[in-house]
Amino acid sequence: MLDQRLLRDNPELITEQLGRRGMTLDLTGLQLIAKQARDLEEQRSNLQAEGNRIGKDVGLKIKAGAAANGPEVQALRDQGNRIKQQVAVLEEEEKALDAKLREQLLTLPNLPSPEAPNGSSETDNIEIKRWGTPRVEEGLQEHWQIAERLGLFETERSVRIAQSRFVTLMGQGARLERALISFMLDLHGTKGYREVMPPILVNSASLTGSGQLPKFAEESFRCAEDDLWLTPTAEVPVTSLHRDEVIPAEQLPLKYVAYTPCFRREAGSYGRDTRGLIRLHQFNKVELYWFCHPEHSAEAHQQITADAEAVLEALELPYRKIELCTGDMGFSASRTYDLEVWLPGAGSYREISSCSVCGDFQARRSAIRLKDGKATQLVHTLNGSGLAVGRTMAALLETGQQADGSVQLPAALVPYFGAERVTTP
RNA sequence: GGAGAGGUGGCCGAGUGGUCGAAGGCGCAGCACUGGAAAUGCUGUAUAGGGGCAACUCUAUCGAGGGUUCGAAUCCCUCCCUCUCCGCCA
Repeated sequence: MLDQRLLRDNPELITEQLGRRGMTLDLTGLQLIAKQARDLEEQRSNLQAEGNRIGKDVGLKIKAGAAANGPEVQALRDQGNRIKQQVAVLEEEEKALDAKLREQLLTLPNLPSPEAPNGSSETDNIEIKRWGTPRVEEGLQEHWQIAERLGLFETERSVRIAQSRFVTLMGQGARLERALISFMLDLHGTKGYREVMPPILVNSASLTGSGQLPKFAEESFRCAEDDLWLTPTAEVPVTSLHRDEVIPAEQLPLKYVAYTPCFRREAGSYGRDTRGLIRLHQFNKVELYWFCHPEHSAEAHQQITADAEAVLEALELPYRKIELCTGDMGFSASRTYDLEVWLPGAGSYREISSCSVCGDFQARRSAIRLKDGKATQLVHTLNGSGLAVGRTMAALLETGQQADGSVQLPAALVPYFGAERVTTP
């Protein structure tokens, strides 16, 4: 959420910066609401002050010996009642305006960082670097072909269990997924991340706090009777881990790594990535998350991205790092790097991690502050996938595929998987 | 699911209608004392919003929401959460 003071003092900045995201908006209506709400607050609080004075007077008069039912006290009572009625009216208007203001502010995305490159779509993203040598050969198979041959997961039977876009990992596939999760958690653990296993059903306040609600309700699965939703990403519960808290500055940064299943409706992606592990309603992800001091968030963004890159490098998976342009960034982000892994079978780079700094955007929605000596201020939050597990498996299968049909695994994974290769069962 | 107890400031804990944002203690910070420290003493120490250059000031907040009252931490209603016991369950 954007700062209401910014709306008041510098609305041009908002229109200008959100313009970089390709939005054209007219804030005059919103500004008017903000001004009215402020005026009402002033009137109301002045009236309340008067009411408080009267209340005290009554007490004092009675204590001084005035009859509790005498005319003097009765006059004050009447006056108090009149004020009470006026306050009630103002309060109602004020509440309505505040709700409207908040509701509208919640739909505005974060302002892009000055560093974020301008652009309107993914074609304007900027490649920052490439790591590793992509495997390019004729006749390489895609991961779902390999997986089918090796019996790593069931797709058709998963439709029986649930729906399309679900898989059931089987045998070495299930084991590999588990190995990857443990490997990633351990790796990040050595870098000062504290492991978290949060609830994966979250309430509306949590989704609002990280920015998924109110705008993206159609992307999440909901348990309607309980005000609970299936998390689309661990970012949601981890943000709310510290919702409504004031964190002592010396405890920052707080660095968390969370493994969770993630659930997404993938509305509007009919026919895209229908085979394999790339786009599922349920997938596993290891997520990195930082709460940090505003002064350090820029360097933290470099660090969290480097921590995600380290996973790809340890797994010997060639990738490229791109910076998203303003038109392609997510709702809560002010600046984002995507990591794209090379899929030799598909012959293309594919997003496997997205590392964003959100500034105080989520912190304001979630009321997460820091206390530095006397002053409290909003913290900055960052998140990054470290990594999307299913896509990592896809990359490993395509990268390690051998002429004999087996899949060679990177050395780092062997102790976790318990074998050097995935083979025909 | 049934029965009971309870939710007050960073923490503990007092407060059952009147100047209570809230005694006292702990913790923390500053100052004094000291060669330095401990101990001791003094002072300060919540959050959000509004006004003011500032000193400061106004409003709200004692789990949440509503009600009674001139006035609510205190009385009434609804909800949420925590704890204990019983049942059930992985």
